[in-house]
Amino acid sequence: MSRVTLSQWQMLAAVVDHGGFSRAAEAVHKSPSTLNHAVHKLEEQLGVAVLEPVGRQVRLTEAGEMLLRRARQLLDNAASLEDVASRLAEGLEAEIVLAIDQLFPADALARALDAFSTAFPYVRVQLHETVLNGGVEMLKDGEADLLVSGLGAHGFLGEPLVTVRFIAVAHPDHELHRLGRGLDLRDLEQHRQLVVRDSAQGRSQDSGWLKAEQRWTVSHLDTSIGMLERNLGFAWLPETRLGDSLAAGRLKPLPLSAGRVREIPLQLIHRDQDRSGPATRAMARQLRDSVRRGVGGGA
Amino acid sequence: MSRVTLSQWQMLAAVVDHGGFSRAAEAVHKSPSTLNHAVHKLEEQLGVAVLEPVGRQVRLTEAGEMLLRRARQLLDNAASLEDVASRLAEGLEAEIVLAIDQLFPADALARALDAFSTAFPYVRVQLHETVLNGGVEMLKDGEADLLVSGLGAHGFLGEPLVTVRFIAVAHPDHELHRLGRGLDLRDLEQHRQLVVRDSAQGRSQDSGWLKAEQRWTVSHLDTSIGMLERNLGFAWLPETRLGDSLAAGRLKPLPLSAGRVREIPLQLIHRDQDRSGPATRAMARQLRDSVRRGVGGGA
DNA sequence: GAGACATGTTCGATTTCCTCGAATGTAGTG
DNA sequence: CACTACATTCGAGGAAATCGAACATGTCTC
Repeated sequence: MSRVTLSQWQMLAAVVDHGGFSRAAEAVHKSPSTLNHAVHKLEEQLGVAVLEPVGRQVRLTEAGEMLLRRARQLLDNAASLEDVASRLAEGLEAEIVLAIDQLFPADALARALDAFSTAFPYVRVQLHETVLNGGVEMLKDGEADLLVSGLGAHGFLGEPLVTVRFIAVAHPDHELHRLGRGLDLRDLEQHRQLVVRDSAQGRSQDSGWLKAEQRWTVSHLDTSIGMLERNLGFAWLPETRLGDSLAAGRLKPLPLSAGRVREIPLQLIHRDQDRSGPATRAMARQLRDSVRRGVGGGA
Repeated sequence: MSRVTLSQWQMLAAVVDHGGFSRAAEAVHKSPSTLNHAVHKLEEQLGVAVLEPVGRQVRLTEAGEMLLRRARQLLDNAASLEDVASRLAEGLEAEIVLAIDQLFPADALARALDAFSTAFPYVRVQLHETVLNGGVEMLKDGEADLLVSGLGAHGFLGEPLVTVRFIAVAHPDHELHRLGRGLDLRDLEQHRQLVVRDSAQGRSQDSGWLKAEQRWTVSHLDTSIGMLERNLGFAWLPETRLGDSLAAGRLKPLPLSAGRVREIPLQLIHRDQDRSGPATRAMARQLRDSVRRGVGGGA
């Protein structure tokens, strides 16, 4: 099993690129005989002639041309690999873990992840879509590097990120709409409310601020929307998640006479602001930017 | 500029795969200290720890996991590269040059090329769509490895490949159709015939067997069809190229009272049957197979 | 066409660095 | 507390890369 060295391919490439052994030798800071030796050994190992003499020069053979083309890719990959390693050496994380509350606008999250992945293509992202204490728990247990949540975490410093506006919605045919009048909180208590389950393992706390008599609890906000569109109740939901459903008339805001909109400020919290690596910082920046752009352009 | 060797990555992979230095050492037929040295040098060169001690074993660090994943791809690519070289060493051509007469059914050619490219993904194909002596000329000048042509080449041995059936066609509104009767050759002579130009550089010879008074010569058969569909003349064309046009009614066979169909046997000719490499032979086989399948399935 | 030049090639000496076995250290195990 | 199994360190040996010098071969110039 003969093994050709990367530097052998490299030297072959140098000879071809610089047009000859002597010129290449200068460029690579080696002696011409070294290059000659390396290339000939390569040819011997492969059993294929890659260079052929033409006059007092050498040229690639047909086979050599083909092999070198692929070898260059190999060299690029190797260089890229070491480049990744060097960034890792500078403290770049191999993986970052995000705990993002489901309240956070999905399109802003998508934009942030997209921008991040182009800037840091080799950093894996673990995204946890959390609810309430679920995210806080992950942060406190050291399982998440970055948290976006509506709840503050004691002992952690957060910065305000974006404020999510909540509205109460239901299917257009829902009984609350059929009343045909302004509603107050007591009206809502009479009907089934859909709330999202706290994703924390330990002590958990319910989403939704109203003590509805009937209450269904689901794990994901999208599930909740799906059930609303099937007219299975009403719910308080972030405006940003309702764009399509409202526009298409599948859902309709409830006509509350007061307190129609509730606002929850989301915070961006680092596990350890000072010790966080460049990828975590970049992701935090992307999250900030994406909500800013989202406010400026979309809403 | 530190350069990590392929074998260093290889040794790291071995250590990880076999779960430890000593086990890996046996598998790779090296001493444990060799592996240790190689891995530690790698870590030093990259400035990143890839293995971490856990108990009396070692495990990949997060960074190591990420780097090794990419390194494995690199190793695969390197192995693949040498594999290609070994086939080249066995006589596999880096490139084959085909001279295929335009009469050859396009779908059969496409099938053959497709099958060939999966079997020999690294062999480049140069396809020349020739006419009459053009292909023969390429063969005799040593520019083509394989020829498919209706003309024989003196001094070369050919094998019958497929017989192409020619019919005379014109636009449905063409004057020849308006006559509303069986036609003989003298009728055809009165109208403009489209012929395809011989692609030979040297002595060339016209396609089309009739001495029409008016004659337009084009370079490609498809051009001819396009002009026919614009009712610019009539032409003798291979049946297989007319499928769509006839079915859609854009062209219509001329009602010749005799000699309605002309048949031209195409031959498959090697430049040098004995010295041809495996790729050329395989391509020849694919061409044979594809016309056989074409007859069985299509027509 | 003869010399000068530039280039690839071969050869032997030198040095680098890869490889190995023995010794050492350390964490689990009875 | 010995014992095992493993990683690790060290120094010696050797294989292989590197180099400079001599050689061969082709082009260019006069």
